[in-house]
Amino acid sequence: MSLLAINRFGGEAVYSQIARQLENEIQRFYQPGSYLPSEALLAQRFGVNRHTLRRAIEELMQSGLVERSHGKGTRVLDAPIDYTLGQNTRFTELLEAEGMTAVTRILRKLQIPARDGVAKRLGVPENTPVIWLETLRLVDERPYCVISHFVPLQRFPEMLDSYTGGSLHDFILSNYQVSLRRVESLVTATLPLGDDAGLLHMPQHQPVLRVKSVNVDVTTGVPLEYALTRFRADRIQLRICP
Amino acid sequence: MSLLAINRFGGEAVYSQIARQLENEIQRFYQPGSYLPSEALLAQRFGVNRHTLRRAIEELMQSGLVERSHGKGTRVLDAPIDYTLGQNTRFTELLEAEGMTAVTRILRKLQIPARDGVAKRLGVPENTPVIWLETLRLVDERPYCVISHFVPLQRFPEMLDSYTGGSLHDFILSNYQVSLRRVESLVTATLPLGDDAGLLHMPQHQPVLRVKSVNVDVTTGVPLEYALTRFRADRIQLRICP
DNA sequence: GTTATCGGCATGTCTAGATGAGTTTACTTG
DNA sequence: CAAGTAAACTCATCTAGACATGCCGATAAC
Repeated sequence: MSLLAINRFGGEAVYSQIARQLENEIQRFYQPGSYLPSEALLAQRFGVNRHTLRRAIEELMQSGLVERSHGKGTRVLDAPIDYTLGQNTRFTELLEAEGMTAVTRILRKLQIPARDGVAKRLGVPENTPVIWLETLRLVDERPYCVISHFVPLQRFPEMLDSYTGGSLHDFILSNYQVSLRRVESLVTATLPLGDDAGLLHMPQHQPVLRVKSVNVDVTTGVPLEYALTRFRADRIQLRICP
Repeated sequence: MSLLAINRFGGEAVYSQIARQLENEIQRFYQPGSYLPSEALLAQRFGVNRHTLRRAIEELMQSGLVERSHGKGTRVLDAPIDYTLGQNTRFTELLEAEGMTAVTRILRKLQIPARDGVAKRLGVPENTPVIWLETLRLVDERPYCVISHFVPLQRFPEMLDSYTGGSLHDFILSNYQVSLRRVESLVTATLPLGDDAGLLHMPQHQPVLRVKSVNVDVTTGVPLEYALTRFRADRIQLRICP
């Protein structure tokens, strides 16, 4: 274990040094899901007041490393998930490969006319009816992303009624015998809009990664799904391999 | 002016009530850029301890409403920009486009020992001397991204003195006859840290895209550069074509 | 066996005060 | 008048202590 020397005169705030030290220890010695020692204990160990220690832990919470719960303790969170963007990478598979369970919750299922962005990306005329499917994905009970899917209604007429959860791509594959392939992704970041912060259980001031992607029929190349995904930026890391 | 009644027994935290009250007053009576009364004054006005009032102001900072500066005061910020989808998507740029007509300004050029993250990605032992090059890129006078480059000192001994700007990859190519190839990128988003907000001329509460990338010698596959880029998220959109 | 209660321990909130450090203002001095 | 300096004002950090509130397991009552 490295020295836990807190330098009180070096200019750097004590709580900041403690935060760094704790971050280090967490990444080395703690399993996700395990609990930190209590604030009182940690304060004693570092030789600081409990308030100072709490300030340090607040830093760790900001960076999404730990989570406090009243009466229980401070829990170490999972490391951000590595999401490899490729042609066939699918969220569900990716997580199940890591031994995590992904749950998809349907938030909205509507028929709407395609506006410019959606119409353009799906390659259909404006006002063509499309299905707007809004889903929330959770991994081990914790929300990871909100996705707005847009698919042409004509192509998947029964989806409005019969899709009730699970992998959308699997649903399309088994009901329509069509495989999808990702052709392009646009990535940017914003602060969460609308209900996203609430749905993702995150503060309004922390950013989300927005990924726009178009999926085409793997055989014909026709665009069949346009998806706009908002990931909690502190829980996801996109890996791009050229 | 509305009543400023703080209910100390209603279950809601005092700081939270004050935050709400202040938010209300700010939106009604304060111009962006103006300063709030000092913490001591506000604490007196609400009849609470200064720490409690500071906690309330922290809430306001979290929601990006105000900004504190040491010694000056607490300033009301501009209303958050409404991110309309597609408004800024004209800035679409390829991540690969290194040779843009961008101006590169060198912020720092130092020799440091490689710490764990840098050492691991460059495949060198810890504390190996590396060059830490911090650059700011501007397009049309507007700051675009800040990049921290790390290259092994031993491999590029003269770079500390002779690199004075322009494309780093071109510099390496013409001085060392080595072409670089990007092997992987990790993308996430955070709020700007350190001086980044100031350098990028953006508010603290708007996110940056962080891209970690490793560049290797195109012939040998040896990692030669590790770069951590922070893009203004409102000016960039990464396009990923699998 | 099941339920209720209670105590110990965790985090959450609030107060009080001291000191440090950056910024601005006003005054003093040359 | 100008420059330098000191005071006053700002936020920043740290300490100390008190009490509230939520969680959980152990024990007691049913």
